[in-house]
Amino acid sequence: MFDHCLYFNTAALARQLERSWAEAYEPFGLTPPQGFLLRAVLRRPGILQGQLAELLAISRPTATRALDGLVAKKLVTRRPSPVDGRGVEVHPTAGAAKLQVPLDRASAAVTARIKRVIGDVPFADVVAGVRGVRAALK
Amino acid sequence: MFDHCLYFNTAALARQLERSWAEAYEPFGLTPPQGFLLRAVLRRPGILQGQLAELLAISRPTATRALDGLVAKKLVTRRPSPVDGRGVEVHPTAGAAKLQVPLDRASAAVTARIKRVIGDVPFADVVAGVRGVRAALK
DNA sequence: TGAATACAGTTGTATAGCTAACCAATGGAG
DNA sequence: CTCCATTGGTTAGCTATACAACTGTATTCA
Repeated sequence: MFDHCLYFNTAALARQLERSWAEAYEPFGLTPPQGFLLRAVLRRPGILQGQLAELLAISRPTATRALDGLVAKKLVTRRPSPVDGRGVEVHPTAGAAKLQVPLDRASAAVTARIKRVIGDVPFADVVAGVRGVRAALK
Repeated sequence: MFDHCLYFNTAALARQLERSWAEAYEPFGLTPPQGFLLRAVLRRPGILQGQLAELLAISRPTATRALDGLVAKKLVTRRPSPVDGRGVEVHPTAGAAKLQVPLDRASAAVTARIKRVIGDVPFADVVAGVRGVRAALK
């Protein structure tokens, strides 16, 4: 019924994909948003919360809450920025560092499986298309 | 950082698009999910809840809750199916019927605006691509 | 025909996301 | 210097979504 609606199809696909990612991150005790957040922190230790929100394209309140979850799981720590008392740096813990490789491996496996189903080229085309729309609407 | 991730880009785009739709439906006092649900009911009066969930690609609990909202706004009514005591038919109210044309007009306007920004062909390509992935992963 | 199974919807509970409003630190402009 | 506007983060409150478990109605078949 809404076959030609960009929003409808995009939102539906996002929900559908979330299941695959949830399965992949479940062994780590992480939800997909938590997993992506943690991966970002692992790649940029000390990143400021606001930059994290920007990077993940979520609002700052959402970043606050998601980080609360990772702090509770002892995977990241908050530290006031030494250069600006308002900013808060986010650092991975030692425990989180041990997850980096397996987490990235699990992530690569999800992508590989989806690519196998829909084909490498269509996958890349859709990603590029979606990213293009995001950029154009920004 | 997650530039090549289908899930990340798709979810981010869905959130971004939701804002446009929220703006468009705000004059009707409807959120985007409510608006789409109502449009579906208007086009198929008497549709069963389960069929609605399927059509909108949401779970049945989500459909239940979303319909609760529309019932509270007096836009739809529930009626036990005469042919199967388990099923529940959903009917638009007279008030909802008056919204059908303006709602569809507002919806067309959103799509038109987005198409104007990104171009008709890229729009159609991305929609087709996203729908293709949805179908392939189903 | 009665018990077991299946099915449609609802309820309970949890996560993620948003906006608006708030607090605290910064940093200019007078 | 002092005030005020700006900025980074948090809190409050709401919606959407899912899964698991429950309720009540059909259906099947022994």
